[in-house]
Amino acid sequence: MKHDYHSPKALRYGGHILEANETLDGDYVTIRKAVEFLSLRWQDQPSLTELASHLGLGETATQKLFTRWAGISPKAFSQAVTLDHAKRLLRDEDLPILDASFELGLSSPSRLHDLFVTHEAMSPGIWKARGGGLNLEYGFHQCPFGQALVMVTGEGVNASLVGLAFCDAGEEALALEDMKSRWPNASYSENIALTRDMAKRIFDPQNWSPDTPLRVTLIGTDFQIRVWDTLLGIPLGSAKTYSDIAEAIENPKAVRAVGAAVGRNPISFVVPCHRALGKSGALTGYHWGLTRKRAMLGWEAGVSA
DNA sequence: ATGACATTCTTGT
DNA sequence: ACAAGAATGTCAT
Repeated sequence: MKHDYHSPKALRYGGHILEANETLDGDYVTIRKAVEFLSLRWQDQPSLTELASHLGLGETATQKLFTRWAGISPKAFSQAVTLDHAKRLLRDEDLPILDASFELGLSSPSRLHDLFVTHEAMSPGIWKARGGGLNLEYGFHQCPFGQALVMVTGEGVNASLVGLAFCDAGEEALALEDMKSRWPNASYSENIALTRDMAKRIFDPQNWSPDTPLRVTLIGTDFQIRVWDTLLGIPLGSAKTYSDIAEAIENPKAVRAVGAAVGRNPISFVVPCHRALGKSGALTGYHWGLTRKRAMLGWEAGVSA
C-alpha cells in the first residue's frame, strides 16, 4: 500500500507532546506552516522576512516561535536542510560498526543513537506468521513531526516499541492501515495511556537518558533486520548512503534492496531511516513524506546544536 | 538533466 | 515458481 504524505506539519507544542484529540491552537498551526514553507523551499533558502510575511507575523515573533520548536533559528533550519549540509553529514569520519550483539541475536544497548535504545529482533516465526499471536496496542500522539502512531507490545517494564508511523491530522486511518498491513494477523487495541508515555520518552530529548533505555523490537526478515540494525548505528548528526549500508551488511551490490528495506522500516525515526541518503546527499525518498524527512534532519540539527 | 540497465530482495499471484 | 517493483547507483547521451 502506498500513501503520499507530502505536507510537513511539524509540531511540538510548548514543549509538550499532545494527544491527537487535543485542540490545536494558533501556535501549532503557525509552526506547522513555517516548517512546511521552509521545507518545501529548501532550495532557495527564504529569508526571515519572507517567512514572516508568509505567516502573516512580525519577524521577531516568527523568530521566537520557530526557535522554540526547532531549538535552532529558521535560518539555521534552512541550512540544515540543504544538500550541502546533507553532504557534510555523510562525510562524518567514524563509520559506525554493527553491534556484536546482532551476531548473537541478543538485545543490547546501543549508545550510538542518542535516543538510547535496546533492541532485539523478534523470532522469525512471528514474522512468518505475519504477526499472528502478537498483541499490539496503539495510540496517536502529537509530536514534532505531525501525528505519531505508536505501537507497543508487552506491558510495564516489558513494554517494547514495535511500530512508529507518522501522518498529518486527519490521515490517522490511512497510517493505521499501513501499519496493520505489515502484521495482518496481529490483534490490535487502542491504549492511549500506554503509548503516551512512550511518545513522551521518544520526542522530548530531555527524556533521552542511558538509564532508561527505550525498548524496541524489530520484526522483519533477516535481511531487513540487518539493515535496520545498521541504521540504529548511525549517530545523531550524521548520515550514511544506501551503498554504505549495503557494504556494512557485507552485501555491497544489494544497494537497491537496501533501499527497499530501509523504506519498510516499521519504527520510523527511532530507527533513524531519515539518516539514509543518496550518494549525492540528496534525500531521495521517505515513506512518510520527503518533507517530513527534511523536518527530522532539521529538527535533529537543533537537538545536537 | 534524462534514461537505460545492472543487481538484490520482497511480495503478490 | 515467477514477475514486478523498490526510499539506488552508474554510465551513456
